[in-house]
Amino acid sequence: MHTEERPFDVMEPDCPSRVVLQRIGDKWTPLVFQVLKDGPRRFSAIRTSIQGVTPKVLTQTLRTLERDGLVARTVYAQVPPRVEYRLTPLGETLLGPLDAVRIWSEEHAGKILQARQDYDGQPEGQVG
Amino acid sequence: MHTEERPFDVMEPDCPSRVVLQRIGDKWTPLVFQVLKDGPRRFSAIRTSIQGVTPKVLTQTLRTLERDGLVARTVYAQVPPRVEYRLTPLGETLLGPLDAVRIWSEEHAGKILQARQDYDGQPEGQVG
DNA sequence: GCTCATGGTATCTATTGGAAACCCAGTACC
DNA sequence: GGTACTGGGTTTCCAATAGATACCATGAGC
Repeated sequence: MHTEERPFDVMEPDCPSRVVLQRIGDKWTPLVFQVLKDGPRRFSAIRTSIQGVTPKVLTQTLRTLERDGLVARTVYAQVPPRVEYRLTPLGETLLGPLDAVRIWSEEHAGKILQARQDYDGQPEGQVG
Repeated sequence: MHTEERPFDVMEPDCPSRVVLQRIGDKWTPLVFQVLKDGPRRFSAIRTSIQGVTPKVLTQTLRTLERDGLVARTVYAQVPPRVEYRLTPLGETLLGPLDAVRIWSEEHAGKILQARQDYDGQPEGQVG
């Protein structure tokens, strides 16, 4: 992709890109992407992989991602029901950026935990 | 940095890296980083740059970033008060990943808006 | 006609986010 | 010497969101 025109700017409060940024930066989205990265998964499989997410919230997350064209939902008419979720081509383009943030988190979690411990009882930086 | 051992895994529900991931993926953090990227800024300057954030929430966001060692807060003892926020070295290492997500948002906001419009009245993908 | 599995909803409560008003210290002005 | 202004917040109150828990519909198999 050559240098594309980007008319959107997250610093503009009414810019749609800000809405998009806050949506993809929500609590469960990066984890859903992490699960779907390796191929289609069923609802219960996603739920099991991401421990701690309740079905209500997972449904909400997946519905939003579907509406935004990042995830596709396929219902197979069989019993018991079978519903598969997979990344769309658009969703796959988001894997790189989300992975960068995930890897950063895993690499620096230790330093942040350390900073939190150091923070207690620390005097404020004061100058002047 | 060579290939460092990464003992943290965001898919583990109790792993600190998940907490970190969800913290840096919160609503205002990427925008704060975007403002501080170019150097130290005062509270009111940050608030003006990021339109739409209330002082209470901006304070909460900055305090958390400070506690996590990503942002440094300096109080100058003068009147009217003067408080500067700047990225720490650790915070600067997060600029790259956050920029990747921001740029993705700005590049693909149009496609997501389109998907939202197409979503209305769309029949479900159903296979049998 | 009881049970199981799947993919969810419904209901209620706890936590978080946001809007609006207020506060404090010192300094400049009148 | 009273008043207003300034910066960096805090307080209070209310709305929106997240989470826990229970429940539901369908049809197959027993």
